[in-house]
Amino acid sequence: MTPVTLADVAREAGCSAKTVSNVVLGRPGASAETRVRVLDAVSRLGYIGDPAGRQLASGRTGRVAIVVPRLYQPYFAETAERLVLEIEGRGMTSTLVVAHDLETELRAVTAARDVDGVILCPHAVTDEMLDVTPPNRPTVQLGAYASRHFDRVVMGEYEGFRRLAGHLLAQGRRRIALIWSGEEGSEPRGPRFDGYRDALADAGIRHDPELVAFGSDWDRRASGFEAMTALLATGRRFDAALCVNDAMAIGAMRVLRTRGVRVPDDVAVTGFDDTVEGAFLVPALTSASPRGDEMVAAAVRMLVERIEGYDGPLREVQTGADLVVRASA
Amino acid sequence: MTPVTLADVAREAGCSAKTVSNVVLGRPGASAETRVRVLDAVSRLGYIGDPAGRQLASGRTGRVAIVVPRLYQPYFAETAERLVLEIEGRGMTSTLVVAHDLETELRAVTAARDVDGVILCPHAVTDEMLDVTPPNRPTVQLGAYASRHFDRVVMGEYEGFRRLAGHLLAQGRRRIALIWSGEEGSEPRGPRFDGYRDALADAGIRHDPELVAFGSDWDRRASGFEAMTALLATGRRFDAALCVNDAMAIGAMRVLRTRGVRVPDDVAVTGFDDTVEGAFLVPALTSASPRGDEMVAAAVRMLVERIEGYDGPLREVQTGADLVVRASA
DNA sequence: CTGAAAGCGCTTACAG
DNA sequence: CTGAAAGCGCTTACAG
Repeated sequence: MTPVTLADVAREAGCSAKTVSNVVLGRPGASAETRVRVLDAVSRLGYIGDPAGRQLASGRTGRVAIVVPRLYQPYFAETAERLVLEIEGRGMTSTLVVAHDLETELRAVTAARDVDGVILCPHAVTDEMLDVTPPNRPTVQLGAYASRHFDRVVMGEYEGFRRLAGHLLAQGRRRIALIWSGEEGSEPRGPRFDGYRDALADAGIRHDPELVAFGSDWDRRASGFEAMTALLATGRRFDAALCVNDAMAIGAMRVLRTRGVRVPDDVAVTGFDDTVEGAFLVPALTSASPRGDEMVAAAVRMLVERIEGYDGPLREVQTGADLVVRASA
Repeated sequence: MTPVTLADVAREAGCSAKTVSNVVLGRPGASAETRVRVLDAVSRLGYIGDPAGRQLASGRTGRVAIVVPRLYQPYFAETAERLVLEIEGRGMTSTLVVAHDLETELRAVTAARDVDGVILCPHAVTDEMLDVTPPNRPTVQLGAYASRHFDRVVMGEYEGFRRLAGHLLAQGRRRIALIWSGEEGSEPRGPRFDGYRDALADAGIRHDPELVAFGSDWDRRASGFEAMTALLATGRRFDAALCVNDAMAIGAMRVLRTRGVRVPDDVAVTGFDDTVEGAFLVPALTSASPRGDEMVAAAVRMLVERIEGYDGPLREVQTGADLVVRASA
C-alpha cells in the first residue's frame, strides 16, 4: 500500500514516464491509443501523483496563499471562502494564513514559501516596510490602501458610500453621524469618507466633525459598540449613523436598540459589506455590497497572470458597489 | 536573485549540506562552532529553504488539511481560525478545503495529497462510504457522528443541551419548542436531543413531539427562520425555543422579533456555539460554549500523534460545554 | 509520437 | 562531529 508512482503507471501502461506525465498533464505528445492505455493504468492503479515531485521538477507549487488578518469577522470569512473556491476552480490549491500580527503578515508576503503567489487582504503592512523587503512572490492586494508593490483590486468604497449617504439624504436625514474607524480625534479620510462628503456636497450640506465617533478596530463589532456609546454620551443629536462597515454597524445598532433609540425612526443605520449577518439583524441592516465575486475573480485572474509570467506595470481593477436597502435605513 | 539553496549555504559556511541540514532542522550533529558559522551564513544569504525538496526527501509535507463544509457560518469560521493558529503553533502549515459538496469532502479524506494528515469537520460523509474507500491519511474528526474510521473529538453537545434545557426549566418554562435540524416529520435524536430529554425527565416533564420544527440545513440562519415560521403557523403555544445552534437561533429570533413576540418575556430563546454574532444580537443570545480551544487542541494533538506514528486503537476525547447566560433566556 | 537521462533541493542511511 | 552519495517523484530539454 505504498503510494503509486509515475514509474508504476509507466510500467503498467508499457510506456515511458515522460509519456505518462504528458497524458496526466493534458499535454500533447501521446497517440490517442497510448493515452487510453495510460489513463487505464492510472485508474487501475489509483495513481494520484505526488505534488512534491511535480513541484520540485517544475518549480511550481500550484498553491496560492490567502492572507487575512482574521477569519471570525463576516467579511473575511466570506472573502476567504470565495477565494478558496475560485482558486480551486483554477485547478490550484490554497493555504490560508491568519495574520493576527504585523510580523506574520509581513512574513507571509516577503518570505512566502511553498506558494506561487499571494493574495493579501492587508491590515497592518505599509509600503514603507515593503520598500525595505519587497514581496518575494507575485502578490495581489484585495481592498485597502493603494500600494506601489502590488496589483490591486479596489473595492467600490467611494461609490458605495456615496450611494448610502445619498439614500439617507433622500429620506430627509440631515444630521448624519459617522461611526468610523481610526484614532480618536483624527480626521476621517479615504474613499469611504470621500463618497460620503461628495454626496453631502450634492445636497448642499457640510460635514459636521462633531458627529464623528471612532472605534479602535474597524473590523470588530465591539468597536462599533464603543463608538456609538461615546457618541451618545456627547448628547449630540443625529438622525442617521453611516457606519464604516457591517461589523461596526452591528455593534452600533446594538447600543441604539438597548438604549431604546428606535431604528430607523429615530436614527437610520447603514453598514457596508452586505453580510448575511446584517441581513438577519432586527431591523435588517441596509448596506452596500462590494460585489465580492467580482473582486475575487479579478484578484485571482491578475495573480494567475503574474504567476504565468506577465511582467508589465502595476494594475488596478476598480469594482462597483450596489445599494442594498433593508429595514434599518 | 535566484533562490538560495542548501548548497549555497554549505559553501558559504564551509561545510557539507548535511551539516547545514542538521543545523537548520535543529538536530544534533554539529559543533557549537559550526552551528554558529552555519546560522551566520543562513542569515547572511537569506536562506529560507524549499519545502518541496524537504518534502520529497523526508516524505513529510508539514501540512495539515482542514476540511469544513463552509466558512461563512460563524461556527466554522471561528473553528477554522483556531485550527489554523494551533497548527501554525506546531510549526506546520495548513490548507483549507471548503467542501461544499459530498464529492469534495470525500476526496479530501480519501485522496488527500500534499498533506500529512486531515482534520475533518464532517458534513455529508458517512462510515459506509469510508468502508469502501478508507482515508488515505491520518484523520481526526471534529464534532458530529461517531465514526469507526477516525480519532474523534466529541463536542459537549449532551452536556450543553442538558444545561440549556435545565436553565429554561429553572425559569419555569414548561412548553419548550425545539428548533431542530433534519427532515420534516422525523424524530429528533443524537446527543443534543438526549441532553434536552434527560433535563426534561429530571423535571418530570415529557417531550411534546408537536413542538418540534425542522430546518433543512442546521448550519444556516435561514433554516431557523423557516423552522420558526412553520412553528408559529401551527398556532401551538410555547414559552421557549431551544435551538440546535446559534445560527438557527438567529434566524428563529428574527421571526419572533419581527412578529412582535417578546424575547424572552413571551418566548425564551437559546442557541449553541457561543458565537460572537449571538452576543451582539438584541436581546443577546443565551447559548452554550463548546470550548473551542479545548476541542481544537485535542484534535491537533491526536492528529500529530498519528502523523508521528501512533498506531493504536481509535480514540475519543470528550470536551465539555459551559452555559453562557445572556438576555434571551 | 516516444524514450533515456539529468536534475529540481532536500534528507537519510552509510562511512569515517 | 562531519562528508560524499544516493534517492525521494516528478518534469524538462535533448534525441530519435
